[in-house]
Amino acid sequence: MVRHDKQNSAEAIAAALAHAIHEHRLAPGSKLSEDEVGEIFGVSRTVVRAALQHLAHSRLVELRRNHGAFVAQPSLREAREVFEARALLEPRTARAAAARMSPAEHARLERHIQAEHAALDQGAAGHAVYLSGQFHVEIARIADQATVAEIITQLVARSSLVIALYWQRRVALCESHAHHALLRALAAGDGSRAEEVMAEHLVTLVSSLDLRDRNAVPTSLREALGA
Amino acid sequence: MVRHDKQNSAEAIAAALAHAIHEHRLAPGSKLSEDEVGEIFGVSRTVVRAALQHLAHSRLVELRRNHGAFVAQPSLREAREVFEARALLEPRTARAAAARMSPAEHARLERHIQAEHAALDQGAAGHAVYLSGQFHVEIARIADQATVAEIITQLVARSSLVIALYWQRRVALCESHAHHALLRALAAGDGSRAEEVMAEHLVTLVSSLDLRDRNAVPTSLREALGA
DNA sequence: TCATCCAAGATCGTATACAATCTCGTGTCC
DNA sequence: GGACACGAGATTGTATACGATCTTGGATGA
Repeated sequence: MVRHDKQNSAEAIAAALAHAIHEHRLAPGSKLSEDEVGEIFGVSRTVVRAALQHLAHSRLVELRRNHGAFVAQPSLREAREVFEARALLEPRTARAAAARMSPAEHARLERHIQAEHAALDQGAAGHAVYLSGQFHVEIARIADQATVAEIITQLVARSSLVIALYWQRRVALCESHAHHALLRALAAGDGSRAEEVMAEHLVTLVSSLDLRDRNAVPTSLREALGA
Repeated sequence: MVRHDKQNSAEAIAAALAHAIHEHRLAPGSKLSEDEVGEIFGVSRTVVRAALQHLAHSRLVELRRNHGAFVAQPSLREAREVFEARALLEPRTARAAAARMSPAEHARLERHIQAEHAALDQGAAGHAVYLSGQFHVEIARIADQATVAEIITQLVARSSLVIALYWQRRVALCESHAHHALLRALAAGDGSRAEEVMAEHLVTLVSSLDLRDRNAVPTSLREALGA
């Protein structure tokens, strides 16, 4: 974790932590001690606190007063809501993207999909999940809607936590097909089709999660035993 | 500004500042010096910084390195994007709200509209703008979508800044009619109508702003002269 | 007179110190 | 033996101190 820009270190630390969470290297519920994080990055708690507050605002970590920061554990309800919000935003954003996509952007998305495949082949599942999310963010950027793109960025990050918690192992990671279909529709400038494919893709994604109303996943032994 | 809970003071300060911005008591571009704010609220800069960072994350204030915090001044482009994002989210949220609204919530919205009228009659235009925004937030809450409601809360706050910057004085504040129509549709449980009214209402709102591509509103003399 | 440079002041960026709060183990009392 | 209370340790919450960076005003020279 070499990162000694010394410029905007708080932001850099937040980004590094977010990336680790995104790639499932930091599991939901993990404790993020200020001292520990500060030592790792070589800065004082002041900077770490700023980074953690930033992440808390994005709902990637949860701050408990006098208890510290923990990687967030979205509830079932929150999990559903995140995808419902995405279902409101992304299909029509994909439609807008179809009307604007340039050849350069097409190539960029193409490379993105290839990277996803490569990550999967190498067994880097976490990285594949990250890239898969970034694909959605890229589409929002192509739509040239910075504000919506920001919101989607945040929702995608939270989705990554949801996937870490509620993914059903028995369902295969079949997203590459959907992303390919999306790319085709975008390349053809077919906004209606892009909107439709995106909507369907999100439904498929949700249905591959186990969001039934079982008891919540236990945070720790203590919470599991109902303290 | 008496506010000495001493519990979560950073959050309280952020809320107080956000409210002042929302009601147009703090104009876009105003400087928020850490020392000054800290003195007003009786806390150290540490706490003020946390509050300002929170507001920066919500895009209500802009942090310039080594220059301090300023009430944000959304660009024309950002102004348009905020309302485009709202147009994606709010109509379908209103539809969901229509399917769920209880009598108690109906009464609550009714009182809300009355408060808006009262504020306008008393010439408290800032407060009226605030209440008008909260009406939208309430609808998202009724839809029982906490995540979407949060996003809308943020977009509404930013809208308030946009209104402060781009409102055309010559257009009357004719929102009460739209809000009444919305309430009727919601009360009747007519989701389609609620969705339609909300979409139209947002279009009307945008068209009452002056978002033509004139030169950006000057931030300061320096920026106005192209430094 | 004008441009340039430099120093003083102001403001933010970060580190450190201390206070407040919580956790958890230990001891005591019933 | 079990329950309760208390205190040591650990962790976060806040204040303060110092360093870095930017602005501003005046002095200096051509």
